[in-house]
Amino acid sequence: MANDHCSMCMTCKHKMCAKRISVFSTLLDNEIERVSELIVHRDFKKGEMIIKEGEPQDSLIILNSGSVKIFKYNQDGKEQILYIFSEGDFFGEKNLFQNKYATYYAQALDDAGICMINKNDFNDLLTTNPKIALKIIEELASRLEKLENALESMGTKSIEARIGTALIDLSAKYGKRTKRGILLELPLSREGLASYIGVARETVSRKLSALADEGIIEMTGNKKILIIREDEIM
Amino acid sequence: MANDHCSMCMTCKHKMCAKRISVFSTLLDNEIERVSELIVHRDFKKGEMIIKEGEPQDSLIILNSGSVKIFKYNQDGKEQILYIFSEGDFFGEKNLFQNKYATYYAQALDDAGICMINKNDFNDLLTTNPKIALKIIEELASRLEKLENALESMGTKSIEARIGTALIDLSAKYGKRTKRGILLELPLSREGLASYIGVARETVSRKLSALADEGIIEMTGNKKILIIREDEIM
DNA sequence: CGTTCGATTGATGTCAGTCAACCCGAGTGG
DNA sequence: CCACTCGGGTTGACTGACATCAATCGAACG
Repeated sequence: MANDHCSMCMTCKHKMCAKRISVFSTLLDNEIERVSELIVHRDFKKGEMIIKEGEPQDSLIILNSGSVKIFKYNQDGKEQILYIFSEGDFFGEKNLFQNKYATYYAQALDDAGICMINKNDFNDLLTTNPKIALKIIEELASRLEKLENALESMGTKSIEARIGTALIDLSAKYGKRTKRGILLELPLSREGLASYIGVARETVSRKLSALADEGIIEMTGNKKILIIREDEIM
Repeated sequence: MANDHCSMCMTCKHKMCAKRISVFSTLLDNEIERVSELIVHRDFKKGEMIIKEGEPQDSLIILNSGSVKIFKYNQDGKEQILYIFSEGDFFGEKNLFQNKYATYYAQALDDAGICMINKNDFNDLLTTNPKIALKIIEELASRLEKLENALESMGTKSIEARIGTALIDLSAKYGKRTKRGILLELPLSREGLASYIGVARETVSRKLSALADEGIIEMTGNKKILIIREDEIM
């Protein structure tokens, strides 16, 4: 019975993983169970690379715990962060259809647990459960909209506004509402923030200080920012 | 019989529209016909707005002929172009699922014919034809990849490189391969190019002149650019 | 031939990047 | 317990690139 117990554990761990992600939220319990059997679980330590640009990749990856940054390097070796993902987010969906190779790097920002589901298995799932496809389209569309907004910021907004937008953005996942404003626990260093926004790290320092001087934010410790006046930040 | 003839024409016009777009490419002829019946056709003159940010919008729009620019305004009234679409492209897909209002402007760059398909009709179509969903996911994923690359450029690449990337990008749709290189017929003015790339229009002029001096491109008339050495442009 | 609109060119100002110094807290080791 | 180091963060001075403003050009069109 030891074996049974063990497999139960495994299954339960996986089931949680599948239930957590909104893509599967329309499925019935027995369907979730079927999905769970297709899932492989892996753990990564803080700083470990989950995928590397150019490496073969043919699984959808669902983030079960922890945070992950998705980024690319440019010619000069400078990095540009595209997304910060946390619990319940998925990535690698491009590789399910077209690319055989990863188009970016994914690195664990802290200890992270992921669930992987194989390309073919997932495609089967899609054709038998059209609702999953709808969910994915929805998620992709919302990511597109986010990127569109980011692009608009990049092209036309001032650096100050871009930093503000980034802070608000991160608040959605890493912020807690308090009486005095949103308390944001940054998952990134200044360096990281800089390459998320696409500026030099010194500039981030300067602008954050400026925002603090104006009383719009308050910095308590390097990675904690209290956003006092949300509306004035963007 | 005059009526019959007329409706035949209409149907045939619509069918072309549906056949043209890759999203429907997996459908059988009789299915295409069903789709055709759901489609409404409209024509726009050069410069006309097809959709405006903030206005209610609940149709998928397929571009049948002509070119369309998708853009947003920022606070200062500067515009940022997000996409240049041409024959066979579709847009407005976000509104089929979540937003009830358009998140950007769409303007005809020249006389354009579009096909519209209603939200509910389209959703029905999706659930009965899961393959369409797959096609859409594919298309959205590739748009995401494009935007990701654009964002990377914006954040880290030099202006010169970004102009180069934009030219190559536009070449895919508006360029013709010749013996001497790619002949690109720009659908945009300098102003337009500038807001596509996210710089001042004078800067575009200067950089293009510089590229011409180096012999990398050749300008013949304001809207014709011959890209001689593709590899050196980015 | 004049008008108009887009494109180019030139002069100037500004802002973010770069380089460098310095600060500060956390380890580390004597 | 203190000195030292190390990494991340901040601050200042300088530079260079792009935006801005302004003048000019030039092609299209009446």
